[in-house]
Amino acid sequence: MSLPHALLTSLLEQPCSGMDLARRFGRSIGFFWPATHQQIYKELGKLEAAGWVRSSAEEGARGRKRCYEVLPAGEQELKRWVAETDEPPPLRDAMMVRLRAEAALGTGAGVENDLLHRLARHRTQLALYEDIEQRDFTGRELSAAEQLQYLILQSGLTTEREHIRFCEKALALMEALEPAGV
Amino acid sequence: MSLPHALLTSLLEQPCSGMDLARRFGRSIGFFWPATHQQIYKELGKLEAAGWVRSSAEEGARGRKRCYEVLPAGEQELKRWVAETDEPPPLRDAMMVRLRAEAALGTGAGVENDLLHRLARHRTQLALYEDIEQRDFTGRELSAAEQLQYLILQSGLTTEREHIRFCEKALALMEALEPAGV
DNA sequence: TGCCTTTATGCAACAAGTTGCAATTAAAGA
DNA sequence: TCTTTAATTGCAACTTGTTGCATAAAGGCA
Repeated sequence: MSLPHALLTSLLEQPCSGMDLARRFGRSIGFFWPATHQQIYKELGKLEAAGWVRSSAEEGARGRKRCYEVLPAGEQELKRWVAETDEPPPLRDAMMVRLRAEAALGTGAGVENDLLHRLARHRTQLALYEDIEQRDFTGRELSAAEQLQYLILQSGLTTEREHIRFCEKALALMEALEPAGV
Repeated sequence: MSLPHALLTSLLEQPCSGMDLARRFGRSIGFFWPATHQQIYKELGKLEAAGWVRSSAEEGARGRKRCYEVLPAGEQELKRWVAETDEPPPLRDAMMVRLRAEAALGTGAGVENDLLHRLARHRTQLALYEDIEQRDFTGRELSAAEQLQYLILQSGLTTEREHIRFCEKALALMEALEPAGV
């Protein structure tokens, strides 16, 4: 479970409130560790109880806005955790189950729907990553931290391109197996 | 949630008991939809209650072994589900969080441990997939169903190779950023 | 001032999956 | 025969994450 450490990382980059974190997750760490605001608030409470972050009420803001920042103990904990290892996350992909079900049922069951839908989603996501690449990592010298961040983005780019190629290949195969009109 | 449909698919390929299903999951559908025997038993109960499968006690077997087979209503349900669409499964990868944490902490935090560990795991998994490819899909004509199954396996092969390349690239970058001895 | 909207925080119920352990039955061995 | 072992099924507690809704505080506007 990496949410606490994802939050520590994000707060280390920039102290902010829970709502700000939720928004930033949506366009950076959230690409490979999604989290809703509910999870984030709950976890921030635990981080504060553990003495890894502290929060201070923010004057002149709506609601009960609090700003969180990482304490030295939190940075220590993050360092400790970075040096650990994990098993690779298990895949769980319904589309693969569908393809196998289509094979078991005989063709014509309609897995093309999902293939086309995925294709569109992966193209959208790829375009988003390409925008980020263009905006943040192109045409200048990158610091060490930026080179690492770019590496992570490149993983996303490669993954999306692979998914697109897979969907196209699968659709071509379906076409070949079900000649016109089936 | 695709477990019920993964079970229907597997039982359609070959009726069997819960324990047999759990074993077969470990080397086929389980590659992209893992499930423990607990989940499988619970779900088989629901499938039977829904009238999608039926079970019969198996004589001359240890324990209370039951054999499950798909009913016509179950096959209908599977067909219905195959034609649906899903969102692509969200990524959740602790190693990416570690890389970003390493960037935020400054280098030397030790993400190489996880990179090397992953590299070993992905090489093992790739070797397993290559064995299956060699054994089941090489050197003969493939039926339509087998071509689909091979397509799924190829997705696994590509994914593992991409992960290996990523780990190697990341390790090379870490090396470049932390010259000898750091 | 009083009311509505916006921003921020949070509770509670639910869903899916994991882990550890218990119960049932048959085969194998002393 | 009696005990042990293996195979199979299953319960219960826990963890992680989701969804829908509730609460709190400030700003905008009649």
